[in-house]
Amino acid sequence: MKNEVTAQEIANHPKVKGLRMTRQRTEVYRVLMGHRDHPTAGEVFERAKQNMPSISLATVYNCLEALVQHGAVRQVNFERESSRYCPNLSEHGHFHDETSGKIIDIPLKKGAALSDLLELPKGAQIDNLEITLRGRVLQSKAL
Amino acid sequence: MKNEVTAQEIANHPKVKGLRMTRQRTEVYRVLMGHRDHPTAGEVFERAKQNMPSISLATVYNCLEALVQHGAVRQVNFERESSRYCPNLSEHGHFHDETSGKIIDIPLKKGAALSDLLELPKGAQIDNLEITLRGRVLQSKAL
DNA sequence: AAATAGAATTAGAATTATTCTAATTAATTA
DNA sequence: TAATTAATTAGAATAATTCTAATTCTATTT
Ligand SMILES: [Mn+2]
Ligand SMILES: [Mn+2]
Ligand SMILES: [Zn+2]
Ligand SMILES: [Zn+2]
Repeated sequence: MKNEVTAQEIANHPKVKGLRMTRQRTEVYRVLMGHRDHPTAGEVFERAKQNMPSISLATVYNCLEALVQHGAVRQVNFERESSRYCPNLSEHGHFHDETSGKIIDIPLKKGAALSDLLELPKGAQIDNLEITLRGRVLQSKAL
Repeated sequence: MKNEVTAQEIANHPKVKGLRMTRQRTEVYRVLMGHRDHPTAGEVFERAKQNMPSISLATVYNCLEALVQHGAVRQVNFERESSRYCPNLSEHGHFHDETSGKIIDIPLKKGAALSDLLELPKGAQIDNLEITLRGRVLQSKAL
């Protein structure tokens, strides 16, 4: 047997409870859960086609939107680049490493509050927070 | 005399020192310094045309890019919306108030460090930080 | 199991913010 | 001033995303 997650397992994931999991939505969600590397819609499309050659790009966009609306997936934007998608639902920011090209998750520190860093307006109710960082991870000098 | 900032004053602003300040760049920078409300390129274009009817949208984009590259202006992105431009160079995030539609600057607290909030990767050199918030400022109950 | 109704999928067209191209004009330097 | 380099301009091109309308699927009801 191939060491793969079944469609059933994906479609029954607690995070998609209450969302109608069609074959296409299941496949898109599986792609995202497979590599946690923040793919673009186009990259999700390429990967999904391997398992489901008939899927269309419009459907990938539709599925991603449904998953984001449902709260099962986060949409991540770096400046004006294509949106990327992330299945990590814990509160975190994103670091784009210019050296490797990779985007990595940056967890929020346990117990830290946003108001420790920012002068939030009185009475502000925050519905959405996005923290994005760009830079490079310095090579250590050792071989 | 009209209570207006002159082109000379704008073109000699310390933040644009070293950038060739053409008439168009000066006008674009004046628009941004005029209302600190984070206009889009299209909004900058509309405002600039009042003083300089011959300016083109392509030039507004070019001028904004030159100012951003020079570090005189910040480019601000909310999700996939049009880019907005901000002449406030102090470190700050942005709050989009869904009630008023306005985008307001959120200063970083004096003495607070990013690493208080985030688990930064070892050896990461941060070149750029963007913090964007979306939500609403609750109406106070008093009249 | 058929019939129905509602929702999702699809291919391709449309949209739109932004970038590009190539010609013209302006600014700087010699 | 002449020469050189850079910026501006109108319009075309680009590309991510959304829309449209027809088809197919899914779930529900008979
Ligand atoms: Mn990159
Ligand atoms: Mn708004
Ligand atoms: Zn992530
Ligand atoms: Zn700002």
